[in-house]
Amino acid sequence: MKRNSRLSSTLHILVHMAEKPEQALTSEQLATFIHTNPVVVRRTIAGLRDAGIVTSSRGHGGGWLLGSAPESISLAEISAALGETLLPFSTEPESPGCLVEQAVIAVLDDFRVAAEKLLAEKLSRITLADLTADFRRRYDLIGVSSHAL
Amino acid sequence: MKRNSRLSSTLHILVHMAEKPEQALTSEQLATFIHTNPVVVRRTIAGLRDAGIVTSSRGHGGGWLLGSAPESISLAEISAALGETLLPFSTEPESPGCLVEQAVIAVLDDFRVAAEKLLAEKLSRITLADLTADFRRRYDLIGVSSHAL
DNA sequence: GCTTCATGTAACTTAATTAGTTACGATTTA
DNA sequence: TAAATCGTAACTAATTAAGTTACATGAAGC
Repeated sequence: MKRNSRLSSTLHILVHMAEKPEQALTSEQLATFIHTNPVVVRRTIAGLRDAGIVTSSRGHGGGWLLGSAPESISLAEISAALGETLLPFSTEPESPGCLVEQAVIAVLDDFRVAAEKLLAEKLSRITLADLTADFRRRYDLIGVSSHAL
Repeated sequence: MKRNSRLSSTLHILVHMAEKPEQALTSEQLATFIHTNPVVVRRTIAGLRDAGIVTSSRGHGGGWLLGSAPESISLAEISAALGETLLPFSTEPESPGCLVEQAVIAVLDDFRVAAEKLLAEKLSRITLADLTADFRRRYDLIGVSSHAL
């Protein structure tokens, strides 16, 4: 798992889970999908559990399951549960009292708030189900082309 | 200069430059504004020079000047010249051949492209002149309130 | 010309962040 | 009770970005 790929790695995991809705997948299994190790998986998706997006169970036969239907899980929720910042730049004051900085931060903050709202709206319109549908489309295409060969 | 504050630090510098349009400011002076050192300033705004947003001159009386009027310099250009990514997440494949990953990346990439376009449009509508105007508003307010005391 | 002031830039050091790893306790099932 | 699994703390390693030092280059003033 590379840096800055938490969102895509997590989506990768979640689509796999959506494809096996009845089967609890272990951290170990999920880890192999994204080429990392089980502890990193648990740590990464701990926030999703807190948000109810997934559930986990311990012991024999335990593992991870989606907490609700893929249609009802949006990328906005997932991103928020991961604690990802949508915009990467900071607007923390570093020179308290400097009016120039205050002006810069005010303008930048307005932009940031508006942009985050916009992005969250866009992300809320994409669900896990959209991703699984896209996956199946690709899967079927491969099937067809293999058949055609 | 903190991490992830390159955009706000650079804007801070540029507003100071816009307030002294006739006077070349040295890296040393600019560095004090954002509490860092001259080399970091040069490195940070080197991209702005390449983009024509600022000019630099060496030797006695040298330093940095805006390359054009504050009204014609947008935050979109500045951000681009800094090489800042507007969206922080990666969509690089890590499991070539995995259809699930391909689906995730395709959807995420569509989102990223659309979002970057949107953000760039919003940023292109904010100019350095807007920032200096905001600064002057704050400055005048302080003046008035000091006077009133 | 020589000195001074400034940028340009390479090379190195330091600090911060995040992924990866190890270890072990807690919980569940068989 | 044994095996499987998550939860989590603590540590290590890798990566990135800022900070620093050093020096070459170029411009201005004397």
